[in-house]
Amino acid sequence: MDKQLATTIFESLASGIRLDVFRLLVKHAPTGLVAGEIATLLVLPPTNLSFHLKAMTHAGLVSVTQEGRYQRYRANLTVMQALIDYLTAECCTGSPEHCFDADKATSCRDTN
Amino acid sequence: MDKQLATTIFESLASGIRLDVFRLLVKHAPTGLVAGEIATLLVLPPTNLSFHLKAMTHAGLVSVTQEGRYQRYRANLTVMQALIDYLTAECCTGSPEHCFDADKATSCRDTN
DNA sequence: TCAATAATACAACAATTATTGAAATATGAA
DNA sequence: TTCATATTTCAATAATTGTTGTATTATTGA
Repeated sequence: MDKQLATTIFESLASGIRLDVFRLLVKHAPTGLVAGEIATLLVLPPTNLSFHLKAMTHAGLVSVTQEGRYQRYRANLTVMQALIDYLTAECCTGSPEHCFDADKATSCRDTN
Repeated sequence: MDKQLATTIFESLASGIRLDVFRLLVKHAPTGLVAGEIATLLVLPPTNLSFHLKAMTHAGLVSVTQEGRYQRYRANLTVMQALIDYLTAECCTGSPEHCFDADKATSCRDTN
């Protein structure tokens, strides 16, 4: 995970709509949802949802597969895990003791 | 950590400059740096840095204390940890097995 | 007190991102 | 083939965010 990718993912999460979409997809993992279902559940105009899904797909936060005329979106949980690892590494650098308690410090060291 | 706060923090991290500032402050934890040092190290006009520091302070990602005519900024590591916990919870919901390997799954369950 | 320094606030402008409706593309069903 | 449905693309516009120079506030040291 480099800085450029991290920034792109943070941009993806820095919108209430996109955060809602992601959480919805996590809730429906690993099945995912097709675009229309997301639009209905979140009460969004299809064009607007499409705009946000495109950004999230570009960031790698979600992946999409075609099912006939539907597009099924899934949360990309490994990317989220990589982001958490990146943040953990950022957070640990210099002063792990200020960020983690004892039992968590082990996994913290693992990421560096 | 509610959605609103998470979004605000993600906004804070969704800029190369602000991410640089945060990483720099983590590197200099727990001492922190005064604004002028940050501006010099990152080669930024003071007004621009001030703009970004204000956003980060508002998000709670950094804290600031006055030292005479200097303003010392420090990374707020507990907020970063809370963000990591939030993401972990988001990521785990519904399908921890797709996100974590066995030994990490323990701390995953802890956050729910 | 006065001059110099540190930092922020303000204002103007540039650049980016978000939203919406209409049109286009593509698939499935009649 | 023709119609209806699902989704995206495009274009116009709205809204937000970022950058810069100047002015202001506050503090230190002479």
